[in-house]
Amino acid sequence: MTGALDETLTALADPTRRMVVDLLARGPQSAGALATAVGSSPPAMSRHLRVLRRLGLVVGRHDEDDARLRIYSLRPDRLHEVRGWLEDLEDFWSHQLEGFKKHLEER
Amino acid sequence: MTGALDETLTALADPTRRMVVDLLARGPQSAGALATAVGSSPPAMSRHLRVLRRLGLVVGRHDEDDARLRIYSLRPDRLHEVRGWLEDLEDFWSHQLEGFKKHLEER
DNA sequence: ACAAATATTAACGATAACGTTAACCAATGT
DNA sequence: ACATTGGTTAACGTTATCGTTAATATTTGT
Repeated sequence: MTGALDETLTALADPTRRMVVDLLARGPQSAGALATAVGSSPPAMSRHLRVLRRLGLVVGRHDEDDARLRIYSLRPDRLHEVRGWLEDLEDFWSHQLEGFKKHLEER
Repeated sequence: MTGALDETLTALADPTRRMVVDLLARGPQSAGALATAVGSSPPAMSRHLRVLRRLGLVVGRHDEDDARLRIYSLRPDRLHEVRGWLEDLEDFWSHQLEGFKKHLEER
């Protein structure tokens, strides 16, 4: 569905959320660690994580040793979706360039 | 600069603007043609094009035959930038997977 | 010169996003 | 039991975004 891309890109448009994604790409972290890492208040971080969770960009599990901690991990599916869209675009772009090249050759 | 990604993703988060980008990837078009193609009013389309222009995603030139028409074309530089960011992310992701794999092997 | 077409800008209102403070819940530790 | 820690939710105000209608160039055609 095309709606998924909308929301994914909206999620990634926010600088704080993109920082979170960057951090989680390097490995899972707790919500609090993410908050301090990006300099955000716990409530604000929780909101951002809820957005990312709703869109399927991250998952949050309870830590086995300390169930208070909620460990978040990245799920790359949506990111692949965005990259796929970009690659499709660039395919069309290259075709457009070929047409332009052919147009020049015909003069 | 990291600020460029912010604005580019914000621009692409809007469904109408993403339709415009999709259309322009297939070839240049006038502002009016884009408006009717996506079912948007001329002022709304003009606003969207101004956003895309400001961020360097498109360029608008005057048509040679009819100077009233403003022909817009796609500039793929910013899109490449987004794709580069995604690819970097996926690189980190794959390293994370390798680490996890190694972790499993050690048990 | 005048009218129509193309596109942009201005001003307005409605809607949604974001952060902050306060309140709340669940789990841990003493 | 009680206080503390980690995280989320609620309520509030601020700010930004988007679309619409009206007004403003600029170019084309008669």
